[in-house]
Amino acid sequence: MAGVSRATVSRVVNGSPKVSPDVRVDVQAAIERLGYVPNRAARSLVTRRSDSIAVIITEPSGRLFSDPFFPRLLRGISSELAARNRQLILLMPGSAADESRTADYLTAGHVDGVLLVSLHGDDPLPARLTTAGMPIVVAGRPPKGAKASYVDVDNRQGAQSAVGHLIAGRRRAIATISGPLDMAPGVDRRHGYRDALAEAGITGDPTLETIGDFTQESGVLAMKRLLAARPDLDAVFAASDLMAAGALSVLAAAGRRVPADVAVVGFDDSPVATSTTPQLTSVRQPIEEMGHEMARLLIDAVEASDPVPRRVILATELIRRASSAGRPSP
Amino acid sequence: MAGVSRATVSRVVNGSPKVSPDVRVDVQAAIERLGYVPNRAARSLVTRRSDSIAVIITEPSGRLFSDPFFPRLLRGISSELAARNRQLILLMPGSAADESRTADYLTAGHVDGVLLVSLHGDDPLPARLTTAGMPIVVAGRPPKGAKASYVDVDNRQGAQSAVGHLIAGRRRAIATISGPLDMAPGVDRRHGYRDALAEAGITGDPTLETIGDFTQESGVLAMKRLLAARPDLDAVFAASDLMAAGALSVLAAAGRRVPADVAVVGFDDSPVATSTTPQLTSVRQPIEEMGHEMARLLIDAVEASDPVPRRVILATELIRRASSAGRPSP
DNA sequence: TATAAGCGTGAGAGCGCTCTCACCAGAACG
DNA sequence: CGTTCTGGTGAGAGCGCTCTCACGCTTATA
Repeated sequence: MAGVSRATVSRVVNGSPKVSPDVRVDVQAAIERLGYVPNRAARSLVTRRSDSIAVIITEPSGRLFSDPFFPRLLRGISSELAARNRQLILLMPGSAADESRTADYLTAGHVDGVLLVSLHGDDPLPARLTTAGMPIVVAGRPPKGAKASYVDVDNRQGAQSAVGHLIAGRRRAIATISGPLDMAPGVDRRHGYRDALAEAGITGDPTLETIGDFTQESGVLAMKRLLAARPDLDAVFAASDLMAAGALSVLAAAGRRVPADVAVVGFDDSPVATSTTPQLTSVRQPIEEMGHEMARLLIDAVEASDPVPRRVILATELIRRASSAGRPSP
Repeated sequence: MAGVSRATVSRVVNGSPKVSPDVRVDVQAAIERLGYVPNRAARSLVTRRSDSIAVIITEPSGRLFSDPFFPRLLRGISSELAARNRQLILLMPGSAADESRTADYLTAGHVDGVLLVSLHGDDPLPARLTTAGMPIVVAGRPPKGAKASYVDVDNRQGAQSAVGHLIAGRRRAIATISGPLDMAPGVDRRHGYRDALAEAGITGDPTLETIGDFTQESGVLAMKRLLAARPDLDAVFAASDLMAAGALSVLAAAGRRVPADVAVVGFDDSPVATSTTPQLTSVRQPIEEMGHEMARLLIDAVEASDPVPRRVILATELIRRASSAGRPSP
């Protein structure tokens, strides 16, 4: 229709600079008129790229089903991939056998790169993929310090600002309910807690530190332990909103007023933060942004074919609500 | 390596019956030894099928970020598709413009079929896809009674069993907090509520019926209205766990004991059901199962190329917890 | 024994695209 | 005026697979 060869059409479609402007216009008009859409299969047959990115979510249950993290992350990834004309292929292996099949699938060249969400420390998948030459990007700092590219939020800085906020509100006996210490966010958030205390010249105290597993139930148990050990505490920094919610219920049952007697701060700024009484001050993570960055990093890696691991750390934001209102000046 | 032609290998790979058993064994051995994996692009180039299924999630925010529904549904879909060797392509259009591009993409033949999640009543997408001859399956009964295939849970029966359970527990002044009446689950669950009352010979009473929007806040408001209008009520059936949780907080503030004075039942059996005090009796939906059925229905439709709309209604299960313990016999 | 039928197999075309290579103007140079 | 260069274009191969068709062998039927 445009009176040119297939080769020239191909050049126009792929944005080659070696096409004269008038021909380009003619071809684009014809494309428009015909409603022509390139056949993805034929293209990837010859280019040996699929223009597809796999997202692997390996989470047996737990957080996947109680936390809006995954939908939001997927949304961020999805919008970036759509903008870059890549397909998002979602894989949720449900068992170890599945996971092995997944690895076979991925290394068979059906995708150009892989995004890994919620890696557990001993997962063999990243190493297997990297060995096979498949570019990968991981959500969150990999526990083993693997040399894969990753995107993470600044858990340490976020925790530090939360605890700094408590200190600014004239709290001194500040307890923390950490996450598991075999997970990067657990460790990092506890570091941030200690940083803030050190910066204010407050000496750390092991009796003010306890550990949960990010769930509400663990928050309940941890808060009971803390109250028993340190009835004088006047603030709690919990490493998740769910644990903070558990702590709130224990404090209420113990007759402590929040925030008058005890201030509470959570982490994640999840929906639960606004449904507690009082509403929770919490550290908000830029989750969509994290998805964007992961997709961007991965596509860059695919195109560069230069496997230099890169990392992106995103800033958090403290959302102030009633649970941590400061004490009046003495 | 097996000493046969490509044609025969193709027959073995695709399970054609016209291959002698010994040749088949030889070829399979060779495939195993070589680690041969068929090239998806080449295959779909000639078969004109992509072996890919798109999942479209159009949910501006709200439920997507506060309800574990989506991850669980995706998991169900994913496992079924993986078992049937189909790729899951996830699309989350974030804007109306996105949605238009999505429709173009889908009708361009990149996928064999489409699963639609969380349709809003006026969404033009299903009609557009159906017109283009694309098989679709919708999650939940489409509001407009569109003639698309869909999978839904038996909201009506679920609500009926919940209210029946309250009646069996010697409750008589049973209120309900419905969902929005422009959504199928809102309507259906209210129907179930009325069915149960009718079956027990209890006359319905408009002052016992109120409406929310599935959120916790709306549950709070609705419960306040109910208490004001009918202080004598002795049970509440809420069409979502979040609304039930809101109702619980209002009842507690009003000094009503649950379940002694007022029994409460929710719907969804979401994580929040076990984090309230007392824990919520709730209607569990087989969400993974729903994903399975959606995928199965769609693949059948793709293979049959016979566009007869089908529907699957899945049974619910009442999970009994403390919030609805029956009264002792008089 | 001749013919027909059936079954397993191989040859070869072709799916829609990209990309290399050759080609042909016209411009620049000696 | 001839030669070299250059930018734009077309011809054609080939990516890896499936599928139709023809073929040859074995077995049933006349």
